[in-house]
Amino acid sequence: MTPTTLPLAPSKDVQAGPCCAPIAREPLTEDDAAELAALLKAVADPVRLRLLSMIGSHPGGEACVCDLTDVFDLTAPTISHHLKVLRTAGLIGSERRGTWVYYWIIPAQVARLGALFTPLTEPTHA
Amino acid sequence: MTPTTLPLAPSKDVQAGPCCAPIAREPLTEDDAAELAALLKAVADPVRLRLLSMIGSHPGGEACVCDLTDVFDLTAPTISHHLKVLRTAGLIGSERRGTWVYYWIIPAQVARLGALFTPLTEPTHA
DNA sequence: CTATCATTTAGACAGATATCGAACCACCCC
DNA sequence: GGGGTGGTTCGATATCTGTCTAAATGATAG
Repeated sequence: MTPTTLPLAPSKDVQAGPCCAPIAREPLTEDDAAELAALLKAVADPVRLRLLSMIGSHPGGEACVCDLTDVFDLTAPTISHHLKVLRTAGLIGSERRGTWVYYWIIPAQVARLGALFTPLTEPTHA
Repeated sequence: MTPTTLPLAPSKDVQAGPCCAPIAREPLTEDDAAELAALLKAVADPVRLRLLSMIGSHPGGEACVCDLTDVFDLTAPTISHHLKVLRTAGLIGSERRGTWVYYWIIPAQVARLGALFTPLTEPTHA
């Protein structure tokens, strides 16, 4: 067999200590995988990713739909559809206040995504 | 679906402290969003999520294809397809050693996903 | 050379997804 | 109340995606 020395050695020291993100620590069950995949699908779209970041970074932590629509070359129904996907996934909340509808990020759900892929030690830190 | 229920917490003080994951700190550019969405799409599938976790949690940090196929009710070409998607996204590497082909996780790319959604401070906490 | 493991290709098909236009609903203002 | 504006929902369509079968290819061990 003469293993040609393990090919790993990614020159990253990520696997020192506690080792690895949760996704790499133990096999996901079928159910967990299905649920997480649904959550990930909600963010696996350029428009929704931008919507999420625009909402999150908007002054006050929330954004009116009217702030969002103009940025995209998409019709209002399409934006509405994407917002609904994010809301259904539990990533954002919404409320109508008078004429306008406001959206905000639900940090716990976003953090859930992060935790999946983030090593227990320090993340990027640059 | 009318948003009849008010959000439990006032949406305005959701951000206390250093605030937020990168995704919520500033609006993503169109290009960044497209690139990240492509990466996310690679993991936004139950089978690929399980493959990733099975590879990552396998003893030695790598898994032979033969270890993976039996777990799923899928044909070999389909598994091969999913592995290719993960490899193309840069999330896993592969090498043939003798008869078998081995796969391993590329931690840096996985961590990139995590960093997107992970707050600089504490993660979800529950 | 033959058998095995894995990938690739091609074609096919069902289901999901992104998008649009039009209809609809909720609210404010006169 | 009536009218206008902001958003959502509905219905239709075109594309994308996951999966299969079947067959071909490549690489390796015996």
